[in-house]
Amino acid sequence: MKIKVKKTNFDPKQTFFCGQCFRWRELENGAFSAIVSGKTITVTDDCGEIEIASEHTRDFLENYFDLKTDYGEYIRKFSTDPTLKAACENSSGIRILRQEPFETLLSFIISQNNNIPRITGIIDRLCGEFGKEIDGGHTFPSAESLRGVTAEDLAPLRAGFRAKYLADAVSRVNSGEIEFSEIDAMPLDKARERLKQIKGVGDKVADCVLLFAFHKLDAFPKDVWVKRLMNEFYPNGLPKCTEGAEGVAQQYLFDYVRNNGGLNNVDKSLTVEN
DNA sequence: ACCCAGGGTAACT
DNA sequence: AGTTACCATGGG
Repeated sequence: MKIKVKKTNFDPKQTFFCGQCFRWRELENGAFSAIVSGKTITVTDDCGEIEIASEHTRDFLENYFDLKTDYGEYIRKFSTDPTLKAACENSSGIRILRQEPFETLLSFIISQNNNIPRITGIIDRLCGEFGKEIDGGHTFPSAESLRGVTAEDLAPLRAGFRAKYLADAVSRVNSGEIEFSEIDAMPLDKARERLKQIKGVGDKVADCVLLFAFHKLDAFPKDVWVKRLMNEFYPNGLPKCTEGAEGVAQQYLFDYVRNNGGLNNVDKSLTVEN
């Protein structure tokens, strides 16, 4: 299956390297590639025309890339706030993907108190050790294929203290205590509390899973960068124009502060009252 | 040697 | 309810 899409509010590079996913790579020819849900997807950004090629169905790809959503709506609303407007101008090519819950859960458990290059390395080793080999790489291992793993089994990942958390997550998914279809159907607060039953999952990791896997756009993960930004610009919370799409705003802001060398280069004159 | 990284837990006030 | 040391590992 091949899909061609217009470039409006879809920048593959921004989307893949804004910190929501860890498996996408830029190839030497400038294309992007990842193994998603067991099959390779290749994306080429040819000066405005984006081509998505994969053995996945069209429905799968439209869902994964959220192609039926008009991000211009979010950008228009957010742009009534000066700081968010600046973030949109920098990062509006980001789309929030619909990733596999199990992969997203383990990835963001790994992310805690960690940096993106090392998170990527640990996930690479997880796939290499436990994933299925297919043409061009390894799949992300299924919960079933990890059934019974202990923290010691995961030692080759060099995940540190997070190994026991990963083992706990695998165990609870396989026992049925964590059932993704149930979580998907829950309102945000209940879904978050359910995920937090897993050891090593707190508010931030739970919200990342709810946003990046279940596409609950009202989830608002607050990492160290976003916390700093909130203290600086929004001490009383996000402005109303983000209502219902806090997660999208969060991702634009996160990318904006990180790709501008932190808060020092963000224009403080943009600060406004709510 | 020290600090930090898409945090969470347990043990304190 | 709100703070704080500690948790493994690797890069700056």
